Amino acid sequence: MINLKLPDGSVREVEGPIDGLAFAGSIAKSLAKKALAIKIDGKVKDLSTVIDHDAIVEVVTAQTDDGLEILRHDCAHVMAEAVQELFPGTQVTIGPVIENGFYYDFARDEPFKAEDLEKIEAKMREIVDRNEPITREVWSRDEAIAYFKKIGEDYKAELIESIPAGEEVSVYRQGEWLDLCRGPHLPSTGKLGKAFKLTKLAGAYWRGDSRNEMLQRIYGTAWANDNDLKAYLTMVEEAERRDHRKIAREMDLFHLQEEAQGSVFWHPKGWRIWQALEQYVRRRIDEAGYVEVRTPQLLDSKFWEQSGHWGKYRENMFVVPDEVPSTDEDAPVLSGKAKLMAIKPMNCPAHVQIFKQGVKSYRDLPLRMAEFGCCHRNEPHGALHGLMRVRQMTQDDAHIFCTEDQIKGETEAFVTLLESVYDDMGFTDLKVRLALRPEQRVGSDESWDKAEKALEEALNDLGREFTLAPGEGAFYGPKLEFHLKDAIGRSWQLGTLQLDFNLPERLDASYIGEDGGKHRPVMLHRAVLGSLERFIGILIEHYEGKFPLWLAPVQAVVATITSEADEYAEKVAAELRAAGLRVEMDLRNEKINYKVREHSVGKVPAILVAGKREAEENTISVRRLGSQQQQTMSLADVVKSLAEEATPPDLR
RNA sequence: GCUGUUGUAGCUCAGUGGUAGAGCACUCCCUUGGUAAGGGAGAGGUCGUGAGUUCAAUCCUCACCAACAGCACCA
Repeated sequence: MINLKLPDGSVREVEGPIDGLAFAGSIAKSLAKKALAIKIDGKVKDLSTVIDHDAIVEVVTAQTDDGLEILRHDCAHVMAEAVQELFPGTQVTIGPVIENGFYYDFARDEPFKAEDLEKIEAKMREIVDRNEPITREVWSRDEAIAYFKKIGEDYKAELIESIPAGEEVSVYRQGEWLDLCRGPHLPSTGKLGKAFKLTKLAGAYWRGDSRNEMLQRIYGTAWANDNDLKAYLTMVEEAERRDHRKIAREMDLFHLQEEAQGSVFWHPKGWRIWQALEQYVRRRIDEAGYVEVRTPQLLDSKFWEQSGHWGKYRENMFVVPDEVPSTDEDAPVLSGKAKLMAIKPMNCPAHVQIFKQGVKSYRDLPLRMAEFGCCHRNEPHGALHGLMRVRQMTQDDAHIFCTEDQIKGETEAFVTLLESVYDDMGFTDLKVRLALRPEQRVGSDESWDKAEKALEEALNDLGREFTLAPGEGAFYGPKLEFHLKDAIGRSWQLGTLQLDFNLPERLDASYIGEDGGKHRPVMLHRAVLGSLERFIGILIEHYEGKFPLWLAPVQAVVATITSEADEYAEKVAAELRAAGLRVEMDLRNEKINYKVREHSVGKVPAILVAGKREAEENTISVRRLGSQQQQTMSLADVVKSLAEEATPPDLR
């Protein structure tokens, strides 16, 4: 007798060993039909797995996350089979499940074309209709290597070669097709269904290393049923409408152009958002005990050599020779012999220079030095992306010089400040990562131990959830990263806190301690918004351009119905401006329908309509963005309520 | 930087081996209209750049540049 406990807590007795499918059938025939796999003691296994001991058992269907994952994994396999059937000679490599779908990387000399995706999809449907049985086999490692080498699957053979000698590997046979895979898998291709779609085609390096050859990656999405697939595709379409580059054009916020690639031309309306945000952060850090400074753009390259950036990041810096360019038409503009300066890619060495002016005492610590520092980084062309990845960026940067004892307190204060700021923006699904020592780094292992521990402790004390990211720290210290996703699900790092025991040493910063001796301060590099450019990009997508009043570039438009109300509209606008609101007037010779439409499309939060009636009664008709209705209110009330609503969250 | 795709009016996009078209936006005229596009007229393009093939190239070929997607990178 075997006792099997179900997720609902009930226990079923079965007579002897039973496989997953039979077990599902013993509960309900319909369940056997829907069963994709079986979860035994928390581990998902093939449906053919025999259960021979007491266990907690769950039948996995497409309605669960586990089931969807199997479905997507199988979809990748079916796609690989389809590709190899259609394009003989194509090698398979890896095909994992990702959020909402899967991909598979192929090696093939000729590139896949967009039209090929349809052909592959059609072939995939064919394979599903064939309902090929999928069976698991266990091979020895060496047997597997020999087999895949023989059939010309060099990448697969290489993958298996990295498995320790003597181990066994599992191979799944899917009809005629065969792939190395850990599994689990569906019992047959028919179970996959047809709620899948191949979405995009792209290059990807073999084993994620840019020194390796480039493979061709096909992305796809797969769901339990057609409705889910359709819902997902609709969601993606809607998300694309939130793209900050698109909304920025519609709202006239900024533009980018070839002649300054990666650097932003902020238009008046975009700059208003920037200003509202910068001034907000300035108030917040002021309150949190920071001092603001301003440091040079162009610095002698020796600072970057000392800081360690010159060696690792020189190729991403803009370097400028310190010489007078030649005015001789025939001579080269630059001699190539001059001393080099660099446009700063970060503010830290400059801040250390301020710290080093005069003698600092332990009484001066913690010293929180902030700068809305404009930095330039020569980012690779392929990395540039709207506001999210630019070459000229401004960070709400600060360096906290403190003692080791103060690290934890400062970290906690920073995280609290950051969360409060994000909260004011309405961001909720913040992901925190603790990035640990990379291979290439400076500083002793002891100082890294200390630094990593300090950050981890601070997070634990705050009770914050975070994930560890081994190997992803900065070269001078571990860092906390605060990530948010953009409209189409790409994750971006915004805020960060980096612990640094090294730079003060390298740039020789010191303070006099209580004991009268010289000590090294610790530096915390930190930014709440990260780059203002990126943060605004995320804000635009987050709000879909419909900013809360305090951030909206144009807070209200006064639109007239007839020219007889022009004078009154001027008065309304003047009163709103006097109350500190950003107001525009629309006195054009257009119908009110036209004006309402245009300002709605332009995402103006409040349209204030003035006609003859309003002018006579000293009222205004208010139509808020997103509403079909309007409300006539006295001018005084409108001014008061809009001014209140437009107050930044920290001043309320 | 790598792979692929794209590049035609300010924007969104048609189109052709014989020097280009629509809608919106823009300008002017008519219209003063009560909450998501009133009507009419006009102006606007070296078809990304350079070279090649051709009697003739926006279209074909090559190179370059840029944008987009993904990968790699992100102090």
